[in-house]
Amino acid sequence: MPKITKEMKGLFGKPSIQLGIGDLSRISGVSQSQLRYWESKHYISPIQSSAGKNRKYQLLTIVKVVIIKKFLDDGFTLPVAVRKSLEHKEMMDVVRKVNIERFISMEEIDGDPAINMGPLEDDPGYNVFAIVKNGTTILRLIPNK
Amino acid sequence: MPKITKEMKGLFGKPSIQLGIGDLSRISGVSQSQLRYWESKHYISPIQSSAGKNRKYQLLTIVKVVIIKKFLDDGFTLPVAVRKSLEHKEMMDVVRKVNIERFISMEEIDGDPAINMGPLEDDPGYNVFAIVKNGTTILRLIPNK
DNA sequence: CGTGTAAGGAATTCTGACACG
DNA sequence: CGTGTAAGGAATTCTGACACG
Repeated sequence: MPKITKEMKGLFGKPSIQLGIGDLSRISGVSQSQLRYWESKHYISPIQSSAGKNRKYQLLTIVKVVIIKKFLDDGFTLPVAVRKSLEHKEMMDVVRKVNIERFISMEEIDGDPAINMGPLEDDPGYNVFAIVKNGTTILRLIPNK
Repeated sequence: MPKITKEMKGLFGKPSIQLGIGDLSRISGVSQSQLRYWESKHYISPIQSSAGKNRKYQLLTIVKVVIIKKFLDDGFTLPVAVRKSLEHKEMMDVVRKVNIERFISMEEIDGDPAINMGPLEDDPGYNVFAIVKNGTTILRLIPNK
C-alpha cells in the first residue's frame, strides 16, 4: 500500500481549498443574499473580493457558515450565532492540525488498511494505529520494530 | 469547550462539498481543458453535468486530480497516472472514515484542547487523546472515569 | 494521445436599490 | 435588523471545432 505523500498530507489540511458563493450556498443551505449580508457585517469574509470579481471562500468558512446556520435554526440572533460559532471554529483548527500532523503513514495490519498516527507521548515504543476492520475503525497500539 | 455536534461530524466527512471547475483548476493546478478531457476519457466525473450546466466536483475528486497531476509531473502517462491514483483513493476513503468515526468529542486536557478518539480495541479502559500542546499534537492514553 | 485556443452562447455572480418588517 | 427580489452588467463556464504533435 502506498505511503502518504507530501501532496496528500497537504490535502488533509486543505489549506488551499476555495469555492464560490453558489457552491457555499448550496452546501450550507444559506442563501447568497445572507452570505453577502453577513460579509457586510464582517461576520465572514471571502479570501478575495476585489471589485466585482467572484467571491472565493476557504474551507474553514464553510464550517463557520454551517455552524452559524445551526444556531440560527436554534433560534439565536445572528450576532449570538456568530459568537457561538467562534468557539467551534477553534475546535475545527485543532481537528485540522491533527489531520495534518498525525497521519504519519498508511500501512496494512492483518490485511486491513490502517493509518499510523505515530508514537504515544508517554511510551514512544508504541504507535497508535487506526485500522479499518469490517467497515468500522478501531484503535490499536502496536510496538515499533 | 463545546461538544462536537452532529453537524460538525458531517463536515469532517465532507460528503456534500462540491465545487466548480474554476475552483478545482485553481486548487489543483490542472487546467480546465485538461479536466474536461479527462472527463471525456472517464478518468474523472463531475457529480452532475446536465447539458451545458456547470460541472460540480466532490472533494474526493479534488484529491484524485491532485494525485493524478503528481504522477503526470513525475513523467507517467495519463492512463498510468490514473491507475496509480486509484490506490491512493482507497487510502483517502480510509482517512475520511477515520475522521468521521474517530473524533468522538472535544475536551480539555490540562488546559490544552484535545480530541477524544475513543477507546483502545484491546483495552477499552483507556481512551486515545490527540492533544494540541505548544503548537504540536501529541497522543496520550487516558483512563475512562 | 493530450492539451491549448478563439468563438459565441448560456449559466452564474456582481453591485446598488428597494421592499418588508 | 436581516433577508429577498428585479435589473443590468460583468465574470465564468459551456460546447464543438480546430491546431499542434
